[in-house]
Amino acid sequence: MPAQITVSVDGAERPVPIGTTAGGLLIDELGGAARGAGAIVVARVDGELRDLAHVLTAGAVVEAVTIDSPDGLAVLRHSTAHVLAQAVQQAHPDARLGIGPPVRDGFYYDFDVATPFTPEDVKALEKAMQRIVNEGQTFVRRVVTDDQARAELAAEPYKLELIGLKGNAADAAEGAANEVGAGELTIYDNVGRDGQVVWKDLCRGPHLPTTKLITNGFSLMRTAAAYWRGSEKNPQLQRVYGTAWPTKDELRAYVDRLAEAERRDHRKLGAELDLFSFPDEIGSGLAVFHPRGGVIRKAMEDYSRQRHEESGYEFVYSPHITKSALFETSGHLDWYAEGMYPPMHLDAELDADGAVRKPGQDYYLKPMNCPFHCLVFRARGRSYRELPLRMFEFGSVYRYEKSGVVHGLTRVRGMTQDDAHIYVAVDQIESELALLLTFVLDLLKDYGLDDFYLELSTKNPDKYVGSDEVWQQATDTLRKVAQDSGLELVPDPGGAAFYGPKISVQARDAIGRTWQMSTIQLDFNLPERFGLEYQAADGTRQRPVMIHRALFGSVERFFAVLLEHYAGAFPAWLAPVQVVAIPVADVFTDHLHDVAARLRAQGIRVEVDTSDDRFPKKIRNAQKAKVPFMLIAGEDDVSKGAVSFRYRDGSQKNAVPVDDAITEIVAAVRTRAATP
RNA sequence: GCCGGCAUGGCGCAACUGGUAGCGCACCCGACUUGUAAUCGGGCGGUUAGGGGUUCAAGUCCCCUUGCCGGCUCCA
Repeated sequence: MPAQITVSVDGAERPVPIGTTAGGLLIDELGGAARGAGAIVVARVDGELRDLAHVLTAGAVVEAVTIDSPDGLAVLRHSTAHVLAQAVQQAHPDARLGIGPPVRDGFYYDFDVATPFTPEDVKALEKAMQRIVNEGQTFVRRVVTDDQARAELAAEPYKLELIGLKGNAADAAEGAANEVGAGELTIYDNVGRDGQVVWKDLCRGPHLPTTKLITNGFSLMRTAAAYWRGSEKNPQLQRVYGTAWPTKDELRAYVDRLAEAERRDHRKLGAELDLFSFPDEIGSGLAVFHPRGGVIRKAMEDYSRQRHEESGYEFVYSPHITKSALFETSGHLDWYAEGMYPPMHLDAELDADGAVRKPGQDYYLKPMNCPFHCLVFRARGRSYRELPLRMFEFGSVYRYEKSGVVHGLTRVRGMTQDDAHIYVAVDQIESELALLLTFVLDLLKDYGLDDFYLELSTKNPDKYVGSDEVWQQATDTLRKVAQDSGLELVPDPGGAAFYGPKISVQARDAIGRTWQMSTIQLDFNLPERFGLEYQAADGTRQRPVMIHRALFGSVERFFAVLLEHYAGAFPAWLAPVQVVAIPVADVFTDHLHDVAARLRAQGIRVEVDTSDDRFPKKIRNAQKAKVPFMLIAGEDDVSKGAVSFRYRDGSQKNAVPVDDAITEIVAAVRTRAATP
C-alpha cells in the first residue's frame, strides 16, 4: 500500500497516495470534466496556478480551474499563443520569438521575421494551428537552470534577453512575466503523439494539458507591428493577434459582439446620419459638425450650461491663441511643448540690412484653458468670501497629437473641453470634491450613462510638486469622497500627474465597453506658478488650491461615446429630428402641418415629409434616420382629429387625439426620457 | 513619430495578367398617390486623393506628398 499524504479540496481534507497529480485528483478521483464546457484545465494549488501534471505535496490546498473561468480562459489563450508560435516557426524557420501573452478576449505573439505576414500567411497559419490542435500535443513543463536555458535557446535572442531580466520581468515588458517568473526558469515542451518533442518555448506556464482542448474556438484576428519590450527605441516585431474560446459557439458570439461594435462605430454612424465629417482639406483630427450633428451638440451643451449655472458656476471666455509668455509661466512649454502646435512668429521687424530691429513674438494655439482661468483669478484681489470660485468655459483647445493616434472624434487635434477650474481654500477641498463628484455623476446620468466606476491616481514618488502633507490630505480626501459615492474604486498607484492626485470616472456603455469620462484633478502647482492668492478672514494672504474638472472630457469625444452608446438612436431630447410627420396620401398633409406647427411652438424639432416618395418609403427613410416619433395621418385619423404613432422600435399606437399626442411628445423631450 | 494596409462620382462597391471607367443608393426632372422599412421612367455627376516617373498605352507598375484604417508608442 503506497504511502499517503493529506490534501485539502473544497475545504475538505482528503488522503491521497504520494505522487498524485492535481489532474489525477480533480479529474480521475473526483470525476471533474476533462473535456467540454466545464473542463478542468489547470489547478490552483496553495493559491498558485499549476499544470494538472503538478505533483501534490502534503497539506496542499487544491482547487479546480475550469476553462470557462477567467483564469481558465487566460490559460487557454496562452496555450493557443504557443500553438501559433509553433505554426509560425514551422512555416518560417528563421522567425525569432518575442513574447506571447494572453490579453483581454485573446492573445498575441510577437515575432521577428524578415517580411511582415500577409493575409494569406495568416490564413495558412490558422490551418497549421488547427492541425497542431487536432494532433493533441501535450504541454510538458521542465525546470531548467539559467545555463541550460541559454544553451537550448541560443538561437532565440529575445528569449535570452528575458532570461537576463529574470526577476524583473514586470519591468521588462507587458506580458513578459508569462515567459519568466521571479523564481525558477521553465521550458514547456510540446510533445507529439509519438512522444517526440516537436517544439518548445521558454515559459512560466501553466498550460492546458493538451492542445485538444483548444478545439476550433480560436481565430487569428489581425497583424500589426509592436516594439520589442514596448519601447520605440527597440526593433519592431510583427505581432499576430488572435482570440480563443472554449467552443466554436462562443467564438461566434465574440465575433458577433465585434460586429455589433462595428455597427455602432461613431465614424460610420456619423457619416450615415450626416452628423459630422473630417474634410481632408482641413487636416487630420479636425472635424466639422453638420446641421444634424450640430443640433445634438447644441442640445448637449445647452443642458450642460443650464446645469452649471444652477450649480454655482460662473462663465468665462478666453481666446484660442496667446503669446508664449503665458505658457512659460504655466510651465506648459517646458513639459508639453511637443504636444502643442508650433508657434506663429509675429511682429518681427528687420532693418534695411536684414538685422533684427524688433524681435517679434511667438504666439501659440492653446492646448489647455487653465492658464487663462488663472489670469482671470489674478485680475484683481480675491477674498476668501469668493471661494469656492468656480469658472466654466466651453474652451476650444488644439493639441498636436502624433499622426498615428488620431482617431475619429475620440482622439482629435482640435476639440472643445467643457472645462471648469475651481479655486478653493485648503479646508474647502473635501466639501467641494464631494459636491463635484455628485454633480458629475448626476449629469452623466442625465445623458444616459449610469454604470460607473472610479479610478484614483495617486502620487508618483519620483515626480511631484507640493508638500507631502498636502498630497496626503488631498489623496485621503479624494479617496473618502470616492468611497462615499458607493462606487467601485480602482487604485492607480503612481498614476497621478506631478502637480496633484486625481479621480477619473469610467463609464460602461450599452454593450459593456468602458470609457474614461470625467476627471477631477487637484493642482498644487499652477496656483504657485501664477502666484495666486486670496485674503483670508484673519487678514493673511493664502494660496488657493485649484481643481481641474472636465466632465465630458471633450464635447467631441463625449458626442462619440453617446453616439456609440445609443447606436445613433438618441433619446428624443437629443435627437436631431424628434418627429417626422408622414401623410398616408397628399390630402392629409394639411392636418399634419397643423400638428407640426403646434409641436414647433413647444420647441419640438419636427418635419413633415411632403416628398414625392410613397408612404412606405417615407416610413423607411424616417426609420433609417432613427427618428424617435413618426406621426402618421390618414383618413381614419383626420376624421377623428387624431394622429397615429409609429415608434422607433416599430410599435404603433393608432388614432391618438392630437392634444394627447403633443402632450406625450413634449413630455418625453422635457423629461429627457431614455426611450423612445 | 514607427510598422503594415488602403484611397475609384455624396455613400457603398465593380473594372482578368497595364488597353482608355461601370452598378446600386442618394441627388435632379417627370408620372403615380397606395395605412406602417424601398412605385416606375428619364437625367446629372468621376482628368480614379494630389504631384512626379516608367510605357505606344496607367485606376492598374514605381517614387513623393496628403488623408484614412489596424496596431505600437503617446494621451500632460
